[in-house]
Amino acid sequence: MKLSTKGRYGLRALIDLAVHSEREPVSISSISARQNISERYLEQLVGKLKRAGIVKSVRGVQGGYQLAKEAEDISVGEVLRALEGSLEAVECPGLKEEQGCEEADFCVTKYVWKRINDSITNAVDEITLKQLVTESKKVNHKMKNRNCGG
Amino acid sequence: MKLSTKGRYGLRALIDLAVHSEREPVSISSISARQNISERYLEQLVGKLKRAGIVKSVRGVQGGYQLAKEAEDISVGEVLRALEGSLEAVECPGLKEEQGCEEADFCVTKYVWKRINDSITNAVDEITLKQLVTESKKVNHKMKNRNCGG
DNA sequence: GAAAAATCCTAGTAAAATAATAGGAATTAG
DNA sequence: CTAATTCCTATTATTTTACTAGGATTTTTC
Repeated sequence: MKLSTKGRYGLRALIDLAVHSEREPVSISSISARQNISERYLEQLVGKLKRAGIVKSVRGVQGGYQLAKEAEDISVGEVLRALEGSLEAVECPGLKEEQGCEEADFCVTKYVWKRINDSITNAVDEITLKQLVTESKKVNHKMKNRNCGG
Repeated sequence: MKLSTKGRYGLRALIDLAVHSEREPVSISSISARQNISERYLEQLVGKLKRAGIVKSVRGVQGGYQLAKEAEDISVGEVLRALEGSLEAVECPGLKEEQGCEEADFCVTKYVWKRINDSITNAVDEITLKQLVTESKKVNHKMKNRNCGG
């Protein structure tokens, strides 16, 4: 029941990227240096963000990445799902009305799984990248950007 | 970010146990037969519930398990934590006031991790075993106890 | 008191998932 | 042309999960 390094590093990296790419694209190597995450691993994580339409890339010398849309239009949920795949703590076919497992009507635990899943979804979907960037800038008046929890 | 079979099977097993142990203790082998979970694996899961003070055991022939307290006094959170260990999606030292990692004051992602953790905790702690047992009995008027999602 | 039904305890192991590492092709500014 | 960069895919080491297994202990029943 843990968020993997994909989600933890990836969100950190994206905040760093958002903060530093306002004027020009920011490279994997510079995020790697600031955040102390392997370049090669970061490449994969940012690749997922790109495929999800959260960041866009510029290839070649002085290339790098920038947000593909406004930070206020990017939810943390969207980011974590891009990085981790589904955030559902339990994937129970009975939770999806259309199909449903044969036993769904008689399944009691599904109410628990649904509440857990919904609570996670609500929590992450109501935070925007913009909020984190704003918070990050506040904090960076005091110190270079650092993060814990991954 | 998935709940493991420990939590999924274990909660199913505990509901089954609660429903069937009102008069006399219920054995691992009977839960195993009804829920179609390996006896040997169930043994381990129920052992965790016992060590957590959720169920109590009676050894020897005609022995088995019963709830150690009222079903309404057992929260799903307590059960899942006994089975899975901490339910925190991210274990960040910065979230625990006392110690905190050196960088906690400058850590932006911790707000996200805290909200995810709190939302999971709230969701599971407000459901009681009693509610699930009641629901289960309703459903079992129609059919033998069955469960999905694990 | 022997047999059977049960819990209890610990160790081992196969499979899956995670967390990287690695190699190299393609693109583009200077 | 060269260097800096993204892009794509494979491989591998480590960790975690999900069991399986063996056998000791307790207690009822005959």
